[in-house]
Amino acid sequence: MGDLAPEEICDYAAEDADVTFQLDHLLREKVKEAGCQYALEQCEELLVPVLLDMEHEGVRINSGALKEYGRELDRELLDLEIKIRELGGGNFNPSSPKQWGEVLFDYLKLDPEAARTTSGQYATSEDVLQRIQDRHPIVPMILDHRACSKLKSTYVDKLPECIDPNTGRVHTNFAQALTETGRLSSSDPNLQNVPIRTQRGQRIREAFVARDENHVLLSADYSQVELRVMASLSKDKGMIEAFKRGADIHMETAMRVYGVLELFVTPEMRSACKMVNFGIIYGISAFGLGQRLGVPRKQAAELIETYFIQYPGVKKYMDKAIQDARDTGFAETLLHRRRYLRDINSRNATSRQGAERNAINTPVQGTAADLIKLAMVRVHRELRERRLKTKMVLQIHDELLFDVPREEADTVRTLVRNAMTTVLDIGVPLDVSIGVGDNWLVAH
DNA sequence: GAGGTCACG
DNA sequence: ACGTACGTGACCTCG
Repeated sequence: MGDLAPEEICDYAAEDADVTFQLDHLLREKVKEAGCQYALEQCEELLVPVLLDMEHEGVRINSGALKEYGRELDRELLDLEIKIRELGGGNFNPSSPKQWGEVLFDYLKLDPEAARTTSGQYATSEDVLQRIQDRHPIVPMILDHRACSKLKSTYVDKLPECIDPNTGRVHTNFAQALTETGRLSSSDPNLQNVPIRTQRGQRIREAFVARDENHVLLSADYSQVELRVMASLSKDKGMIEAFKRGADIHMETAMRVYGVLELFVTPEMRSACKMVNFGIIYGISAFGLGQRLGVPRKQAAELIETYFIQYPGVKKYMDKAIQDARDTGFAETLLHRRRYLRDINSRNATSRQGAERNAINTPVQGTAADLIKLAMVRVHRELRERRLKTKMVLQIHDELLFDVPREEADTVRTLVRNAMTTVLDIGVPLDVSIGVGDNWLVAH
């Protein structure tokens, strides 16, 4: 097409000689047959210009603060390397899991039954090391070193390099049609995995700032959106009622599962039930839950059994999700977005069970993605209609981040909350928590 | 380029 | 008896 003038390209397309043009027609028919027309036309196609604007807008980071933090991390890393060398004796690369495995399990013999990865190396991942961290002072130092070097190489050193010299801002790429469930993904750089969980990580969040002193960042995130979607899909009476009441769902679950009043729910009980709730969304297995709770598989199985007695609708949903996928060969979301599951009837138990978890999880994760995508389209349109200067800059699965003129903050807070909570009625109230501040850490 | 690890929701 | 919680992206080592 390179040698054609614009009018000729149109002629070419009009004659249906253009392959892209023909494909558009053909694929739209297929989309229609699959019942995905609404998802395509009312969600994805409307989202394209929204994402384009967000990528174009970018987000400001305080590179000076990051560079200073980089020097602090360097000092921490150097200290750790000196201490590690004193304790370990040898000269090895602290970034090499292979060498660490040999030091910990061949040389120091910290675990005679050390697990190995599929390739035969010793496993040295965080959960493995945490189990043995009391056996030698070098183990917590490895974990510390790993944490520091991860943050430094992936974020602290890298983000300042990503500042576009033309705009002075960081521009991510959103992939709209990449994930299996309908979520977005973000890359080059990925701004959907900016640290927050640890104190060190929070220093990095703090470096994401509003465009200037006249602006603030506003973060709006759906609270427990996937559990609400599970309540909706399963129509479980108790779970829906708990959300309607505005209950703390993990606390509520603990009260039910352990059969006690709120006063008698310990932090451990609530935390265990929080893990069960997550597990439910993922397509729970007694083994997986037991591993994460650090309890025997049997005890985990009993916990799950009690859970299903308390939330029978959830159990029914899970069985039906699997059966539907077996019958149709796919799982679907509220907007009928499909994920084909080729292994759902496999004779290989491992891959079949994997597909069964996908059959349970995909409608949940995917419907949550549908909701926020529709909300993005609506918020973008309303900001434009009301001539507001606020810019949507990031989407992080259940959170939207905006760069807001200070004087618009109150208006936008209301607009965004309203759009996000009322975008679709799923029979379960949606709740959005909103924060405002000079940086992302404070706003979130 | 694969494998291991780990950052996020 | 299987091997095991869902979805991503990026960095590092090593052959």
